[in-house]
Amino acid sequence: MVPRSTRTSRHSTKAAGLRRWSVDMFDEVPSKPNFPELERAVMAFWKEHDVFRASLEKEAPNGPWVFYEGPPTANGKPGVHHVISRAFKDLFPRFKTMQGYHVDRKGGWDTHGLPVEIAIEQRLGFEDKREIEEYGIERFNALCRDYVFENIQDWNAMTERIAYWIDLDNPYITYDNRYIESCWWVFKELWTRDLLVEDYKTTWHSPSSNTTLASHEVSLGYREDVEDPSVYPAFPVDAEALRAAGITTDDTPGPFRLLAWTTTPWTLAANVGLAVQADATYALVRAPHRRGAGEPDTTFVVAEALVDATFGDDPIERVGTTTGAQLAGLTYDPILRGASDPAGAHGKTHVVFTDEMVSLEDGTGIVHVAPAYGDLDLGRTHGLATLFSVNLRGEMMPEVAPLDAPADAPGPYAGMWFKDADTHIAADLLDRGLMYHRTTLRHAYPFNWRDGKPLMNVAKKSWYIKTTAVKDALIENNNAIGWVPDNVRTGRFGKWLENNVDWAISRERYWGTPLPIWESEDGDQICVGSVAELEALTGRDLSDLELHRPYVDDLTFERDGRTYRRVPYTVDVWFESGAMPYAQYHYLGDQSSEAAKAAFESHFPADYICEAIDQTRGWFYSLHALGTLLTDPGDDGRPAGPLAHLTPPSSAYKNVISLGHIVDEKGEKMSKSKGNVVDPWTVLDAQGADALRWYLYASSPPEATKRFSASLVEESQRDFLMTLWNVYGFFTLYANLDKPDLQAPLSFAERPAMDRWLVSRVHQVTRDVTAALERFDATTAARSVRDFVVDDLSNWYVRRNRKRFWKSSDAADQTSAYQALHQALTTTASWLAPLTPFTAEMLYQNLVRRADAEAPLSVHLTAWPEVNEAEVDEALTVSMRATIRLVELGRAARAQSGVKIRQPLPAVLLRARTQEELEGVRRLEEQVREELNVKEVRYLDPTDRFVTYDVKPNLPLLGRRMGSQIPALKQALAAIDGREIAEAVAAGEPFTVNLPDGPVTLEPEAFLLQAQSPEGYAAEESQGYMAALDTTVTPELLQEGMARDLVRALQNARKEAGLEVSDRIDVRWSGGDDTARAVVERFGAFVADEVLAVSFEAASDDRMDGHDVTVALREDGVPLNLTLRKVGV
RNA sequence: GGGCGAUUAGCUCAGCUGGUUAGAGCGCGUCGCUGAUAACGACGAGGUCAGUGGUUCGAGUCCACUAUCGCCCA
Repeated sequence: MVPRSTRTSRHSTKAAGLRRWSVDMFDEVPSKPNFPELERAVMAFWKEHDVFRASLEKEAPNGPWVFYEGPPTANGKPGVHHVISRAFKDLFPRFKTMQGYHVDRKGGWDTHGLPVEIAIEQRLGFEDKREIEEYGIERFNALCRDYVFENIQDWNAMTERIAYWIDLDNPYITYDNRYIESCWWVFKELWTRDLLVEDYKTTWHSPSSNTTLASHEVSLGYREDVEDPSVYPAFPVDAEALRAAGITTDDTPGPFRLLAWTTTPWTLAANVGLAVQADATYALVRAPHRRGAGEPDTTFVVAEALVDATFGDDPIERVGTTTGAQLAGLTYDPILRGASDPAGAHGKTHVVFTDEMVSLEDGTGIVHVAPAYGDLDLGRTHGLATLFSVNLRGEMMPEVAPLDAPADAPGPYAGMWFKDADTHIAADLLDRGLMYHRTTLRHAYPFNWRDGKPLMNVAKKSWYIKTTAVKDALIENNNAIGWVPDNVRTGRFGKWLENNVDWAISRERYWGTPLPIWESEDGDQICVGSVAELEALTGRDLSDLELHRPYVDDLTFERDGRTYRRVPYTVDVWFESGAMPYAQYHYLGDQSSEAAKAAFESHFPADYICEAIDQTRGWFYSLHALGTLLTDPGDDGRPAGPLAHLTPPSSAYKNVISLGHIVDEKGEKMSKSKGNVVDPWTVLDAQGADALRWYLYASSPPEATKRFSASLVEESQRDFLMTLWNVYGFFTLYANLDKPDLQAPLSFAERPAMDRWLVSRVHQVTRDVTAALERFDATTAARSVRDFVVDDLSNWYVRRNRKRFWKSSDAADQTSAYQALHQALTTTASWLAPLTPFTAEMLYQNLVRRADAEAPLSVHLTAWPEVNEAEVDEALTVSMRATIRLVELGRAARAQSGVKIRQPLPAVLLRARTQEELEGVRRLEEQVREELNVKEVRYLDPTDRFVTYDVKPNLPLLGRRMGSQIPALKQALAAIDGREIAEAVAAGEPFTVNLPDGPVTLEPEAFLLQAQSPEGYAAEESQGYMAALDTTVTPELLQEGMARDLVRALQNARKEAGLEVSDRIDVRWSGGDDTARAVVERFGAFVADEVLAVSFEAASDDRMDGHDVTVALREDGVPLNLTLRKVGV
């Protein structure tokens, strides 16, 4: 494994020339490390040797592996939620680099957009975007440009501190001219293929500031419990038409009204259609023409389900029914006159049609449709005309008037604020018998978050990218993406793609990429794809042109006698970031420089990206959509995209991790306003970067919402990093004393089973970690490392093998132990390199580099560990697992018996699940003997007479086969003497059970045997395993137990006396009773050996100066006085 | 209002295609062990696996509905 195995292979011929490790082989490891300080030293080391660059320059036999940085905005201070995405972004490029790939990591910054503008507006005290124009776009944009890097220092510091290796010296910046020019190139490519079009779009428009609000601004301004009108306009419909449609008969009394419902009376003049549900029943109801007006005199059409809700206490009479489908196609009379479409578009007016979106939950089941004000798609789907009633300033248009008003005079509402007009319109319609009822309701409605004025849902001209043209490809390319978590592909992202609508990309803003479309007075449009093109059109040298407003706005040109001016829009920032694969290298298709072309082509598509889940419809989408559009092979009606010749149809990325959000300790979202944002530095300065990274990887799957607190980080640090650190410290402490030969060739097969087990585990974990990281599963990788280090390495291997390190009797055995532990630690360092790069480096520098100056400079320049299958022993793993399980049960049995561990016992009786397991345990029984402190290990044969058995059916095996017979089988088995079955099972023979339905013969595997605790033993059993202790304490064993008490007391005394672990001592004893003397006499040599005493003698009269300790070996005995002294003092 | 996800011990999380007694770590209590120990081991308290209904011999796991929370969209 790296670094071991690569070194042995690399240096095998000059092994003799290797520097012998001597004196202090390793730097001393502090037992109470200050991680932040140690990490800063590692940072300095990396910086000094430019290790990041070296990792990019090292050999990459596997070629490029592509990572895209999703650009953050450096305007605010980075928080913990920025750390998590950067930690995950960093992990996989490091891993792939170690695997021999070249992973360029170009940094990037998002610089444009509304949040930036809003921040500057607030600084300037603006409340309306008109103030920006008065202030001057040039000055305003200059402020924006400075603002976006206001906190760049904090970002860079955080990035470096958490060891996010990314090229920040040469990042892409979205406001850069070259970046913008690449965006223009993309636009031109789309335009040429008719994928960039202008059309109406429903927007939330703020009439008070005459601008469209971005969706998040709209959500900012939602208010609950807003009181609005709730009105029931009654549209007259011709009796003859109803009769012709078979809805009424000659006898049905009129007049007839289609009764609709709305909360926006100001849109009624824009009504062009009424929508009904096709399969719903509609009732014809006689009712007063107006709520409370007396006797029924009008026939209304209303959804049957809503009759009661609609008419309240009014006297009504049902005079017929019909269906939505029958109503469809009827025409009716408008109730107000509206303004026609200035663009001259036309379509159907005042028709009834069916649509799925009609709900029967509220209203009348007949929906008033005004395409200009919110129902654009509906209108388009059904071929309706568009009428208008209010202008963009929120003023009623003069055209709006009663039908009988003169056409050439302004209407009665002209110039009225649209919300004020509501009342007047409703009152007039009520008077004219064109409205059945007016009341109010409370609901949620959006307002301008700055001035509190209501918004209007308005259709506006907007530029679209026709993503719907490649909808199938969007879905298909998504299916090829590796999503973490997997369900996003078909879930959140897949659903989003299935409901794909064209991408509206124009914005009425200032600080952004200008939309490169120039328009003549008569509506001719030209899309410009590069600065060179613009130079050709204008005939000017534009090399110094700043590609922002207002400079590009000032550029006009003449063509065919017409003057072209740029349209006033900027571009959706998601478009810009989605264009980063092209723009980061200033790719311009055929017009690219050779360097740009090469850079782009070797970096598309990305192998890996990572951002938080909220990017699903943001960056994940924009990258995907542009990648799909540009690699689109085209079809009959659509030319191929410019990248189609380079690559098969593809998204811009192959794998993506979509992270959950970080919330505070209470599970609440972190936000500046709540003041619960955790500053990452509080954790970085206390626990350190690795502790934080480790917590983020290991605590929960990446997609989970993570509760965050410093104490959770600290807990995971104690659990894992400190445990690793202790093992590391243990190794260096003793290695510096023993100076083991870590290069000595050992025959694997001849090494102790414990060492073979550990080495085998190292390979297995390498396999697991590699597989996990290759499927982008950081959590499983981290947890595999954690389980290995804490359970296998620390709490089993080191625990069981301590003595081999500090009190060796066999040099070869000790060398093997040191090599095994060294290999485990150095390989752990390799696994950790992508996860916790600092700790990995610390271990590597000390354990590898300290001894081998020819080893690569940094762990991050080493190769990822390879699995040596020859050293994998699955059977040994199984045996050890069973052994550990049995030891655990034995410890529980010990505790239950009340006989302390220091007291040796004669025997433990073991039972495992299978004979193979038991054989495996037999080969490792020394571990059991030592750990449980017993003299003998015995094994239970299934036929042992004094054991009784519970027998249960093996359900996973029998369940499907026997089905409903299972309860009967359970019952039958409970009634049979388990021993009979046990004997059959032991003999490998089938056994026949009698069931009510007849006898059933079952193979041995069909039974699960559980040995009951034998009488007279302290036994624990679980899941087929059992450990039973013979608790007979003979006088001899009692003495031995006392000897161990003595050892323990002396070890304690050594510690208290402040001796080093390697110090030898002299020990004198005095006092004690007969029992004590007998123990000393019999076990003196054993005790002396255990405590590194060179002498252990009765005290002479002249007492030795030293450390005194008194031990009572039995409660009522005379205490033994002991004195110890370091030899040679 | 729609979509997606979550809900298992006081806290943080495991629990594979349904299968035998629902686990781990932290925290708490008791006992034990210890010359790697900011440790470790055993035991205990702590769970109606969010709720209801269904499928099944058998449901934490599958299905339906409900509740609460989060994200996205409206």
